[in-house]
Amino acid sequence: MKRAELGLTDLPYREVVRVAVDTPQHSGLEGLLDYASEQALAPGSLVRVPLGKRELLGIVWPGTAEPTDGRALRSVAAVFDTLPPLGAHWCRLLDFAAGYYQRSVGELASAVLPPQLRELSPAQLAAKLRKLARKPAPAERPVDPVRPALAAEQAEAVDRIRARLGGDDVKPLLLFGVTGSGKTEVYLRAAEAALAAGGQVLVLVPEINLTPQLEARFTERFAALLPQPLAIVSLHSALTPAQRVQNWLAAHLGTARLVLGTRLAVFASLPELGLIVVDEEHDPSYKQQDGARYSARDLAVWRGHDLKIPVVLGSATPSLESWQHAESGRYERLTLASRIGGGALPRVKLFDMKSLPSSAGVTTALTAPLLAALKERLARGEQSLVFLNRRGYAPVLHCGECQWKSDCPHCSAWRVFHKRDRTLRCHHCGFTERVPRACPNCGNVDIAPIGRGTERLEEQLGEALPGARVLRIDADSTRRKGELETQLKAVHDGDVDILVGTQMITKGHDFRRIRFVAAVNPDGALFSSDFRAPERLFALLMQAGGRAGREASGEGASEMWVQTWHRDHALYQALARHDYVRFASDQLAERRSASLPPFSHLALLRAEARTADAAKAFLDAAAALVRHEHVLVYPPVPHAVARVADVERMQMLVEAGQRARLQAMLREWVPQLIALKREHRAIVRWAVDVDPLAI
DNA sequence: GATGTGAATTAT
DNA sequence: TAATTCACATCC
Repeated sequence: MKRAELGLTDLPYREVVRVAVDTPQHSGLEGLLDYASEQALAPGSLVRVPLGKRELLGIVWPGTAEPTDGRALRSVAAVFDTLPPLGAHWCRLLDFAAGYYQRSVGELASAVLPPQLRELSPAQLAAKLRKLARKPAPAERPVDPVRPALAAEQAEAVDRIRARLGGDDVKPLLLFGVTGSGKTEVYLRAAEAALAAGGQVLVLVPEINLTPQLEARFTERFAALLPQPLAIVSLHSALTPAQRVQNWLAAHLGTARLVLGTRLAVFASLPELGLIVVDEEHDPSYKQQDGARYSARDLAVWRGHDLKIPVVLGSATPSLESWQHAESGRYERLTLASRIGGGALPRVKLFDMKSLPSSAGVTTALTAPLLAALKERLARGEQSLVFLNRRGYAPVLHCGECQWKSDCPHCSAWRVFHKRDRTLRCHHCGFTERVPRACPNCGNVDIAPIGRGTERLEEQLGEALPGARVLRIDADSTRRKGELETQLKAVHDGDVDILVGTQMITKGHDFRRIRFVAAVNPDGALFSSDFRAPERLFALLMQAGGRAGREASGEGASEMWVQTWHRDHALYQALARHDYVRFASDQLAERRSASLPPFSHLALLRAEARTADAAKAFLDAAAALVRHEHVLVYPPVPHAVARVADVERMQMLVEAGQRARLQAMLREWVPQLIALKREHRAIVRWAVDVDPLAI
């Protein structure tokens, strides 16, 4: 093939540029490739470059190109010269995140830029930019909103955040406020101050479901202050590709002053960023669980530090990492201890399952006293919420004759019985079959569901309380677009008496009419092998409880009912007193003595293969490479669900006392692992998870 | 990961 | 003899 066809140039080119392109980790390329260019290109410029037979989006990267060792360079194919280059801060963010989470810059960049941007030609992008500039302003000027008066604690918090704007003091702020204490109003006032100072504001939320209501709140408040089109935009993966590019561009160009989004929004290009808010900072959703496994909360803190701008982390139940930082003085703590309007937190009733008569035999989730409590609320016309973190009708079917259970042929897990559509469904690989009429093993017709999920709870509630209007909200009931909104509206309108649901309903939604919340079977997480399980359970129950009685009116206190076999457990005792501080200090003491995070730093090497032996052999070989004295490598263990879709999963934990030591080790290790995989003929897929959440 | 190469294996 | 599979090398 001729050199010209390959894109090789015989012309004397003036410049050599270093370009970040999406080269997968396992390719062995480092993601920064050198290209010839006729003109000098500013770092951060978007370009299209040839790679093999393909042409990819690339970003001109800061730093100098390597000597070419006599090889001819291919030329940059096109330059997006109508787009301002990505800023130095954004490039630093990507450099840091790529290094910290052990991915190439190019791979990370292509994962966090709007997907459609990768497909566009410079001419198409230029057209989009022209369209953006022509967006008409709204016809009438919105009225100035009424701002509620601040409680003393809120005012104090706002003052402290405001004092940081434009300052050099880069301490992150931990806004520790019980549900209903008015954290959102603090965000709004802090945003107002940052906007007035000419900064852009980034607000992160854990879930896509929560963006519409928060966006509505911010739009209502700032529509008058920011009447320009696209001054307030959201950024999350449920947007259409075109919306996502448009909103991303608006942020990048500085048109958008307020950007609201999920974890991927932490990578938004915001040239005038002045404030970051991370709402519900403890939420596990901030950790990306595949590809580049970044923590959006931690990267938000990094951005704040790099730019010397305030970062506000808000939560009623902060992550123990953040809480420890507040204790040690690395973060400044702002406390909102009381609910606005003086509403009381729900009274917590720990119902002892051991107090039930044992003659009943099979235990039921709907105990008689719980039903009585629900009836009482029903009679008073109050709404109740029953929380069970397990969807489906029953987690497993069982044959009493031959002991057959509805296991998944492809996974080491049970298939869940879904009664509505008469199926057995594996929640791990999706394998679905019609539920058999008789035991597939011995033909016995007497096969029975064991345990219960939300679907069964919904059914039993309907039977036990015939007059009650029961609604279930979980991932199954909201599969179709718009269904969640419809169902939430029914709850808000008072068309529902009893709401049944998974953790989906515990997050954020402001159910003003609910006065009674019951957690039917939360014990499972108490004795989990995952050291973070208690932290998650506590946050979940506090959040569920927070759904009750946000409106402080009328007689009869709101109540949270927790059914447990371990009512003396410290977690429940702290929950009963709404005592997060006590819970956190207990947990931190345990973590310290076991040298677990935040008192140590972890990474997880995950390996997947057709056989467990192959995965284990890879991990053993990987462990043998480690020479670092200050890094502890644990033996490989199977994943909690060892086999999914006929793939065996093993993992190996790596621990170090200091972050820097772990990072130094990973920097050497990961390139060795790439080489190791080439030696290993067996098909092993692997990934490093830095700061893993679930182990 | 995407793409291309050559050789080995299988189908017709 | 064509078609398909697969091991493996390269990508700036």
